[in-house]
Order: sequence, then structure tokens, then C-alpha cells
Amino acid sequence: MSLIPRTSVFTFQSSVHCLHVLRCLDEQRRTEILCDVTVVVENKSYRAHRSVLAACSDHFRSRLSGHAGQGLVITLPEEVTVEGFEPLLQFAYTAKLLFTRENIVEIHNCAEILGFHNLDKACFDFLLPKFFDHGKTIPRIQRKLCCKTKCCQRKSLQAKSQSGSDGDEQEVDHGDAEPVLSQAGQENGSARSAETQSQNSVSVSESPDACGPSCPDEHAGTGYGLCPKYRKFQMACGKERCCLEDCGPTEAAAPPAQTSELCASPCLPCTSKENNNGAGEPCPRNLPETGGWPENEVTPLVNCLPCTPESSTSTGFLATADLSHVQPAPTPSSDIPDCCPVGPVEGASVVEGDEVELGCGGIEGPVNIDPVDSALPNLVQEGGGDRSSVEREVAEHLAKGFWTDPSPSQAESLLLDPEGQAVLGKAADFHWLKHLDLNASTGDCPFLRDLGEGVQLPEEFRTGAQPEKSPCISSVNSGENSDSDSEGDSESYNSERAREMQLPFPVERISSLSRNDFQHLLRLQSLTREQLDFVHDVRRRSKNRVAAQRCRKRKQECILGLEGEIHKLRGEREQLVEEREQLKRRKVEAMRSLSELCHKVCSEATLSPEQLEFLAQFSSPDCPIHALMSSSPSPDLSLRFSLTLQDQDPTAKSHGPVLSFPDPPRQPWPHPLLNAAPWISTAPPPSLTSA
DNA sequence: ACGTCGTGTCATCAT
DNA sequence: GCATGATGACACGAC
Repeated sequence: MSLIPRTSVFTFQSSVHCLHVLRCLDEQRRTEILCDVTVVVENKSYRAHRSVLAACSDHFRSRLSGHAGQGLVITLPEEVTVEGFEPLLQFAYTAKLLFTRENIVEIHNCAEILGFHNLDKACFDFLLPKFFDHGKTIPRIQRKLCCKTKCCQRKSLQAKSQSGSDGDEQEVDHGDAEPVLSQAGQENGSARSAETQSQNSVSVSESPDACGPSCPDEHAGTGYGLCPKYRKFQMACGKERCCLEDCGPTEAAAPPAQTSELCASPCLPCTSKENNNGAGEPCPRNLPETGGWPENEVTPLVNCLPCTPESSTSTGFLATADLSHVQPAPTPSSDIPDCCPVGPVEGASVVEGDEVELGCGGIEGPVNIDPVDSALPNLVQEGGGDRSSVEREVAEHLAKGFWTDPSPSQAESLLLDPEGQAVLGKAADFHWLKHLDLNASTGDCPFLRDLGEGVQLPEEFRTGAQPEKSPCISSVNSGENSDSDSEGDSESYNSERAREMQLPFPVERISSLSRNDFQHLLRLQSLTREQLDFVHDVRRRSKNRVAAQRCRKRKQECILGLEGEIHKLRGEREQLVEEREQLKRRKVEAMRSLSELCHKVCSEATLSPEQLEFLAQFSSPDCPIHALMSSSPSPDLSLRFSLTLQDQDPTAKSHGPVLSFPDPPRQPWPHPLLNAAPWISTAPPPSLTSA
């Protein structure tokens, strides 16, 4: 069927669509298993499940209620067209709405006629003006931010870390240049084909937390699904897994709740079964009723790609559009005001069919999206030729906006290199988002609105001075919400892995249990070798993480303690220095007093030579005693007492000479002078008594 | 572009 | 021998 030649896909988050159920139902619908109703639209009939239709549409619910049996045929009103109904039917089963500028109105009408739930009116209110307002015919696709920084980190980490060292892994996991879709094709070689066919789809999940850190699909296709933090371990253990495992059968087998936890949005991972549909076939889930999307038509997004900028934007878009002829061009964004970004949209999956008119501002430049030739490597490789500014813009986005290094060479290498593609997502420069008309409030944007009340467009965007980053993406990539990413990242990743391995107990117990309890738990559970390895590794990392935190805390406390001790010692030192200066001042004062006393004694009393000599020991040179001593020398005393003047301290020089005993007096105590100097204390000095 | 900081992980050793 | 804790070293992202 001619399905939406120029298509955009918006993936709406809806709790109604249980991913798992949807997956199964859509599979059944396509294979007409358990289909109990036939819907006739115009001249076409569609097999479906009445329960699904009734759940999604008031019209169907009213018409199906009270009817039983398998042969029920419902003919829709004439107002309902195939063009409008098919996307709605697809939406009912996949929660993905594929629309184009041409059919968006038709879809809107059909949705209103059929009373489709979960197609927020605001979506149309938001989309329609974007497509048709201002007299512009350029569909504007609002991007919704979805992925979390950790996703980006992980991918970029993997991209980085795996560069050069994970060649094998890359070959296995990201051998296909199309990361977005690789998830769908990891099970077998045919998956690659599916990816190739799906390359013209841009997938973006709609919920910020739709694809959290643990979103397995983020790894899909890229093969960078491994949490970089564990890459070494994973590599060592040979556990490298691509989305094959992350988004593959294991996840499909996961309970819906878990699946939705991984990807809350209806980004349904392709199951292995789906992927086994055959080479060259896109994921059946994403296929229209005809069994596959026409080559030039849209392939719905793939699962949770949008988790990360890489997947959601760069890779997603890269995968979608055949930009092989598009070259990065220095086309200023300003040159194309209100240009609709071609890139993938967070919260909305943009699937570009072939000949998608991306022209903006009157410039209509079809971007030929060949599902077959739209391999990424061609993106920048080939020359430009005649390309519209839009194409150049797209190329610029790809070349500059999606990776850090805008240099074409590196961009090319990135495109050519699977690991490089993961790096694409690392880029936070979504400058092309400036073309979005984001003047509308977040409330007007159903995708932004889904992000929660806390999401606010930056002032630049509200005022028109739009920065390089998309408000939707910026909040995700800016790391604003990544405060608790680290641990949450690990835990979510472990949880994801635990689900993949179908661990019979919650991963939280691995690290929370005591040693005995943990071993007891392992004894109770008959785990496979892989599960045991995983469990032990999780426990080891968890313990070590806590130990490292303790260690660092102790180290930090030790540093703080040492700093405090240094501060304290410095204070003590200053106090001691001050005390020393004070003692020096007192000493000088004492010497001055003594000299004065000497002057007084010499002037008032008549002393014998012995008395003079004794006093001279404790007097300064300027004391008259010295003058008297020189006039009447006493050889005996001079022998017994050597009076020396010396500087005891460099600082003491300024205070004058100080008398001291170079040697302890050998004369036995009491000194004979004591009799001559009775005012002197009879208490022997300690030095003398000890001697 | 570069340095710093925080964190997780791994390897190693000690208990 | 194994589990666990401590710690240095490394990688990585964020700033």
C-alpha cells in the first residue's frame, strides 16, 4: 500500500500501550492471528483485534461492544480514509504515529471521527500549526528530549573505549553502520538487512525516561550497549552483547512492566522472531499491514533509540535519511529560518521517507532517502552535487551537530567507523534545533509536556534567541539531571542485565544481602554459569564501589584532619614565637634593672675587689664595677672566674652583652664572697649544687 | 584545549 | 581457598 511517502513518526508515550502486549498484538495482527474483526476502509480491509480497537477508539468500542464472533466486519464511515486510518491502526498497535505533512490532517480527521484515544489533541494542535502555519509548508517536527545523559555517556564511553580495542566487538555489535536499527537485527544476519531497510527511519522515543540509562535499545545497533563502566569486565568475560541481547528475545521475554521500565515509551524492541523475518525485511513490528514498508516509505522507528542523542538524533537520523549526497555545508542556520530540522526528535520519531521535502523557507529540497543506499557511510562520503540548503543543513547537522569534531574528515571517519557513530551521540551540539519553532510553551508541545512540569524551555528559546542546544535535549545532555546518574546508572544497568539474564531475584539483593544470606540465596537458586558470574560481579562491584566510597571518605577526612592539624600547629608556633619575644623583652628589662642597681651600688657603697668581681659577673660592661675591677685587678679571682661577654642570641645583640659562666665555678660552696656580699641569696644555684 | 573533581571499576594485597 | 575490605591506579564525564 502506498503508505506515507513522506513520513514522520511521532512516538507517543502512553501507558495504555503496554509494550509487550503491543508487540505481541501487532505481531498477531500482521499475521492475522487471533484477529477477530475486519475493518473495511474505503476499499481496503484490515484484520485486527477488537479489543485493541475498542481500547483505542470510541468509535470501535461502541460498534464492537455487544458483538461477538470472529467474523465481525466493520465498515468505517466514508470520512475515514485509508490514508488516515492506516497510521491510526499502526498507532493503535505500536503507539507510533506515522504521519506526513500530507496526511496529518487526514489522520487528525480520522482520529476525531474514530475517537482515538491517546492521540492527544494537543499533538495535532501542536503539529498542524507546525506544518502549515505561517504559510509555510514545511513540516516542523518538534523534538522532544528523551534521553538521559547517562545513555549518552554510556554510548560515548563505549564509543571511546571501544575505539581501537574492541574491534571484534564492534564488528559483531556494530558491524552495521546503522546503529539505530541494528538492534532489530542482532540475532542473525538478516537483522542487518532489516536495519538497512530501516535506515530511512528516524526513531526517537518520546519520554525522557522512556529510555533510561538502562534502556537496552540505546545500545541497539551500535553494539555499544555495554555499559562502558563495565566494558572491561564484559570484555574479559566475553559478555559483549549488543542490543541483540539487550533488545532481543530476552527483553521481549521480559514482563511488560519491566519492558516498559526499560523503555517506557512504545519504542518496541524487535524481537528475535521479528528479526528473523528474513533478510532485508525491516522489523515486522514496524511494518504496515502489507507486511513491510515500501522501500521508499517510512519505517517506523526502532525501539528506544532515542534514548541517547546518539541513537535518537545522530544515529537515528543518520539511519533514516539517505544523506549520502549531502555534504556538510557551512550553511548558516540563520539562513533557513524556521527550517524544520530533519533530525530525529526526542519524543517524536521522525521517519523520513524518500523524497521527503525538507525545504524550508521556500527552499524545497528533497532529500532522497533510499532505504537501501542510505547507509551511513555514505553520508558524508559522497559529494554534494546539487543539494538544497536543507540538505546541506542536514549534512551540517550530521557533520557538526552530532559529533564534537565538525571536521569532515573526522566526521567521515566517524560515519565509517561503527564506534565513531557512537561518538556521534556524544555531541551535544544540536544547533540545528535552533530552527525549530520553540517559541511555543512547553505546554503547547505535547512532547515537551510529557517531560513534566519541570521542563522549561530556556529563555533563549522562548525569546527566539535559540541556542545551539535543543531545550529538549539540553536538559538531558547537560547533565543537569545526572547528579545521581553514576550509581543509578550502574544499578539500572545491573537491573537491565538481570532482566536479560532472567535472574530469579532482584538485583538489589545481590549487594544487599550478607555473605551468608547471599550464598544461601545462590544455593537455593539454580543459576547458570553466566548468571553466577554476573551475580558475583555485580556483588563485587557493588561492594567495591561502597568500599571505594568509604576509602575516599576516609581519605578526605584524613586530609581534612591533617589540614586542621596543620592549622593548629601553625597557631601554636605563632604563640610560641610571641612568647619567646615576650621573654626576650623581659630579659632585657631585667638586665636594665640590674645595671641600674650596679650603678647605684657602686656609687653608694665601698666594695672590696672580691665583691666587685662578683658583682661584675652580673653587671653589664657599662657598670662602674668593671671600671673598678680594671683599676684593682685580682689575679686569683680572675683565674677562678672568667668573665666573658658574649651574645647569647643574635637578637640579644641589640640589648647589650650578657654575662655568663663559661664553666661552673670550681670553688666549693659557699663562696667566700658570700660573706662579703650577704645580700646575695645563700641558696646554691642548681648547677653548683649538682656539681 | 586543558586541568580539576567526582565516581566507578579493576587489580592487588591484607585480613 | 574464598569472601571481603582497603587502596592505588585508571578511565570517564562533567565542569
